[in-house]
Amino acid sequence: MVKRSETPARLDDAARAGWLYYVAGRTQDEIAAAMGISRQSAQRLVSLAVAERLIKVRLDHPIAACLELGSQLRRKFGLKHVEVVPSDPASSSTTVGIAEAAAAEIERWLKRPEPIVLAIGTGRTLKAAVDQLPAIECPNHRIVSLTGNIAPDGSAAYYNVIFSMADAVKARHYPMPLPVLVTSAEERELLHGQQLVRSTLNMSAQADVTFVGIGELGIDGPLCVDGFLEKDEMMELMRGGAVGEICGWIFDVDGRLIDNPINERVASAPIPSRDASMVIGLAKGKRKFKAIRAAVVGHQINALITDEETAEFLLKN
Amino acid sequence: MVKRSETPARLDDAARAGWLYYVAGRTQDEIAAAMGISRQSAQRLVSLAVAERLIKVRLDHPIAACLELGSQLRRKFGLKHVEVVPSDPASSSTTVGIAEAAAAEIERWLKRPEPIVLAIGTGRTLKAAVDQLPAIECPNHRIVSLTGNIAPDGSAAYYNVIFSMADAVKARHYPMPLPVLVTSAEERELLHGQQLVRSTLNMSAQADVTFVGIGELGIDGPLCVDGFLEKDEMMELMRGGAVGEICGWIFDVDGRLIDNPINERVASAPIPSRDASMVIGLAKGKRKFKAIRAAVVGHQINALITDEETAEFLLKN
DNA sequence: TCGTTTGTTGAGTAATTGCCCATGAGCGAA
DNA sequence: TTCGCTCATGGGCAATTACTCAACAAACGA
Repeated sequence: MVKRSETPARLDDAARAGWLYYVAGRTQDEIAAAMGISRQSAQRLVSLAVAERLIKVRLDHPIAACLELGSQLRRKFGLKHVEVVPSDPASSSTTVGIAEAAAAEIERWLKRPEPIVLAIGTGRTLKAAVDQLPAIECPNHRIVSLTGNIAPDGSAAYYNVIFSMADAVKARHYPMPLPVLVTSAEERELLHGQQLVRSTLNMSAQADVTFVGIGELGIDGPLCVDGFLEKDEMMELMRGGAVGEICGWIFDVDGRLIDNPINERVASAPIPSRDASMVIGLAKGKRKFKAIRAAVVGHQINALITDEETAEFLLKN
Repeated sequence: MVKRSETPARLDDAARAGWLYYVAGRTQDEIAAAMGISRQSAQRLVSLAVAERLIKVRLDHPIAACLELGSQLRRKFGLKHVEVVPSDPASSSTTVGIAEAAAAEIERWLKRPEPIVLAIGTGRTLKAAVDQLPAIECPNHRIVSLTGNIAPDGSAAYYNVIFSMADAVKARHYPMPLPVLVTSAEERELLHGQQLVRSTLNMSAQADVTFVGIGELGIDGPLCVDGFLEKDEMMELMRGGAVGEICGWIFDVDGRLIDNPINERVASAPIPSRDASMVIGLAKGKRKFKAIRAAVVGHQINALITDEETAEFLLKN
C-alpha cells in the first residue's frame, strides 16, 4: 500500500510543482527557483504529484488499430461496448493500460447527472482501476459490491474493491457483509435471507452498470493465490471443465456456470442482467485468454475493456 | 500556426509512442525497440504526440490557495463562477494556464447531453484555449461567434476563434459575416438588419454560456496591434476614460460601455445577458488588471478564469 | 532528366531528470 | 541531556531526454 496522507500543505506544493512542470512546461530548475527550494526538492514534489495521481495523463487519440479491433470484437460477439488499449509487449502486468481506461470509464458513469447504481466486482485489475480514480463527489449515485468482503481467514478481503473506491468517491457505498465463499448451499440461503443482505442483493440486481474483473483458474489464479480454494479443489474444478470466474462464479469454456458444489457455495450476488444493464469486464493477458473468451461467448459480460494482444486472440479463436 | 495535418498513420504511431511513454511508463529506448525504430525517432513521435495535443495532462487537485482566492472573488464581486490557476511568475504569457483551464470548462459544457448554444468572443487568450480542445462530436450544440470575422483590411480576422473551434469540435457553427468595426452607426443598423445576420444575432442573445477574452486598451493593446484602431483614436478613447474592451465593446473604469462614436461602430453582437446566462471572461496579467477589474465590477461578465496574481490584485483593489 | 525543395533520419551533444547517499534537524524514550 | 530513530535535504552522478546538424531520400517543377 502506498503511504497515505501526506500533509495537505505538501500535496498543495506538489500540485503546484506538478502544474508548473506539466502544464506550464517549466523545468525543475525553474520550479525550484520559483518556489524557493532546491532542484531536488522540486523533483520530489513533481514525482510526488505523479505518485499521488494528482497528475492525470490521458491519450486523446483513437489509435486506429485499437478502434478497428474494438469494433470487430463488438460485431463478432454482439457486445455493447468494447475498448481496446495498446499492448505493451515488454510488460507482463495485467493491469497497465486497462486500469487507466477503466478508471476513465467509471468516471464517465459517475459524472452522469441522473442517479445510477454502479456495481463492482473484485480482483487485482479492478483494484488497479479504482486506484486511478480521482476524487469525485456524487452523492446521487450508489455503489454496491457484488462480492463478500471477508477473506477465508476472517480478515477483510484485500481485493474487495469497494473500500478503495470509497476513499476516492463520495457516494453511498454498500459492501456485502458476507464471506466470499460459505461452507454450503444451505448456509448461503440462510445468509442471503438476512434483511441487510437481501436489500444489498436487490440493489445489485438493479445496477445500471457493473464493472468486474475476469479471473483465470489454475493454481496461480487468484482463487488459489488468495486462499479461497485449495490446490486439489482447483484441480478438481479444472478437470470438470472450468476455465474462468467472475466474482467467484465459475464457468466453463462456453461461459456457462458449471454445476459443481463450489458454485453453490459462492456467496456473491448474481452478475446483474446482461440484457437490461451494462456489465463491463476488464481483463487482458495470455493467462486469461481462455477465461475472457468464455466470458464473452457465454454472455457473462456484455462489454469488455482489454488490450490489443487479447483482442487479436479473441478475433482469431 | 502549427503545421497541420500529419498523416494519420504517423499520428497513430505518435499516439502509440505517447501511450507507451506516458501511460505505460517506458523509456524512449524501450519504445524504440518495441516499435522497431531508432531512439531518436521514438523521441520525435513522443514529442509529436505532445505537440499535437494527443496527450492531455490535467491536474486533479484543488490547490488550496487557488480555491480560496476563487471563492473570495466570487463573494466580493457576486460572480457565478470563478476559477483561479497558479501563476507562473517567470512567464509573461497571457495564456499559459488559463487556456488549459478554459478548454476544460468549454469541454464540460460541450459534453452536456442537452443541446446548448455556446457563444464565443475573440482574442488571443480565447484562441489559445480553443487550440487546447480535443476533438469532440456534439451535433446537438450550436456555437455562435459574437464578433465579425473580417479584419479592417478585408482579410479574415485571424483571432476570430470560431473557425479554430470548428477544426476540433463537430457542431454547428455560426460565424458572424460582418466586419468587426463598420464605418458608422447607420451602416451597422443596415447590416444588422440583414436576415442572415439577424438570425445569428438572435441566436447569440439566447446563448446558454459565453466565453470572451478581456482586452486592455493602449497602443500595445489588441485593438491597435490588430489594426482596428489608429493610435490617435486609441489615445482619444483613453482620454475619454476607456480602460478595456470585450468583443470590441469599450468600457470605462466602472465597466460601463462608454458613450463614444467608436462603440457605435462596433458590429459585434451585444454580450449575452449576465442575468439569464453564464458569461465567462478569460484574462490574466498585469497589463489587463484594470480592464479585468472594470469588466467584473461593471458586470460585463459574471464568471472569470484568471490566475493567482490577478486574483490577488482584484481582491486588494 | 536534373536541380530544388521539403521532410526524415541518425549521430553527436547539451540539457534535464532520477536516484543514491551522507548529513543534519526534529522528536520521543531512556 | 543524550541516544537512537526517522525523514527531509541537497550534492553528486548516471540515466534519460531534447536539440542541432549534416546527410539523404522522396516529391516537385522546369
